[in-house]
Amino acid sequence: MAEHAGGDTRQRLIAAAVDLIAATPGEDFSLRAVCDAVGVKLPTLYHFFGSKQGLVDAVVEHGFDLYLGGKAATESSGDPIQDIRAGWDVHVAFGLANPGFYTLMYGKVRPGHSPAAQARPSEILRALTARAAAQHRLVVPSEQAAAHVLVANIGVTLRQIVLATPDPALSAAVREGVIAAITGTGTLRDDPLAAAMEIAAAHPDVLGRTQTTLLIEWLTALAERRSG
Amino acid sequence: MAEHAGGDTRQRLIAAAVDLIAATPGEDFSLRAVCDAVGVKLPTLYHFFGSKQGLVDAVVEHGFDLYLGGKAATESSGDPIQDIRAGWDVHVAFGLANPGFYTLMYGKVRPGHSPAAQARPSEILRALTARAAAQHRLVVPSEQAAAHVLVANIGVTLRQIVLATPDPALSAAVREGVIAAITGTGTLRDDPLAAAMEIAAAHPDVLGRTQTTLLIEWLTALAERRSG
DNA sequence: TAGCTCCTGTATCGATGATACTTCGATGCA
DNA sequence: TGCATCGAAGTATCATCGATACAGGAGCTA
Repeated sequence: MAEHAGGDTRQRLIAAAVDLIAATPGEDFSLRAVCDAVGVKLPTLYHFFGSKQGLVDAVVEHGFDLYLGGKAATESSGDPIQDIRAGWDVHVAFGLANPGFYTLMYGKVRPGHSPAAQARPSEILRALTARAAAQHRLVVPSEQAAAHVLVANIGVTLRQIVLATPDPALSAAVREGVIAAITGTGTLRDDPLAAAMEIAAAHPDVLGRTQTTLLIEWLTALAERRSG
Repeated sequence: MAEHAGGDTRQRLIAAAVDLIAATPGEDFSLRAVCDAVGVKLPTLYHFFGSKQGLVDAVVEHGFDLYLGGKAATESSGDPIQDIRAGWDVHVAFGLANPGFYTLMYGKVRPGHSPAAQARPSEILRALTARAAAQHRLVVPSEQAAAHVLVANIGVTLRQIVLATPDPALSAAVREGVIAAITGTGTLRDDPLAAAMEIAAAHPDVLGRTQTTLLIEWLTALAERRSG
């Protein structure tokens, strides 16, 4: 006995917690199970982490290291918008590959509290939108663009975890939708009928609800006749 | 004593749980606290609900009743896209007003399991996208459009709850971005320079990374000279 | 060697979700 | 009317969990 390996015990506790969390993603884990895995008793764990939340924080920190350590997450293509695309995909891939970490990082919904470590990727994203704004490529404030990207990215990732169904097409669709929204560009459908329908539908007060509905019916009929 | 009011106790247990959950949104609640609030012992609760999850399920069901019961959630404007807009706003407003319910309904991220009651609003949304598709107003499959709207709507709501910061502008921006993405319409920025930049940036392999970067720099300079 | 600090173990607390067993009243049926 | 059945509720108890008070020992320093 008496290894007295210094900081080793602490690292082994984190590693054991990581394993348990990865084994049952989203579920709660027992401190005693962590201790048993390391061969140590509860007070030792409390000596290092003070509380369960302390251990969780350490695990989350480790998770973000893992996330941002994946070289793809930090290297830049030189173009901020392309970097946002790449960052989006890395984000989703990390969440699907590490649902245990991800739910700890972004899945614990409790009003007013978010892990401090979240600030790191958030900061990277803000830097990207700031660069894009400096190139006059955004149609919304840089901060709002960053928030827009983040909420959609987290939303699509959490949803895929909950449904246990990776959906690359959906992720890509949402990603491009977001980028189109913040850059004001995108691939519009070249269809005057469709465009007219949405303009009319978005302003039902101009013609009144009844006439607007009728207008859309007529436009639909036109579209069907043409394509049918 | 001996009220023996039949199903009354069950309802009072649900009501007490609802109060406790609303009092500490996102936090866990104690079955004993629920029982104390009603003046009943644990086995009685277990008689009605079988387990804690049983009670939670009943509460979630009640939450969805409340959500869909809000008249605004079900009445139709006659236009499916407008209904999606309205449904989005009702969704966000409900989440912010009832973070306790909302975190139970959509905030419990655990791979592979989502409350059955979630199917109800999901079904409504699918019906709307199906109607929009029937009017040839979608550029993506109806199912994907529904999923797109849902993940973004949940994402923006959860994020606002976590940050404890309502952000109507962000919600509206994401909402319109989603609608533009699924309908293929939207308000493009009338700026050829910006459009050219995004086209170039999205295809860095055509010119190569170096030349693409340079091109964007030049376009940026042009944009600045013009607007400055 | 005395003393100090850092780890670690023993034992225990209070709270929690869950259950076995019993009690009591209402109801249905002969 | 008398009896059996069933639903509703209480008593008592478990196992587990997060957390803590306290003691002991290893190692270093003076």
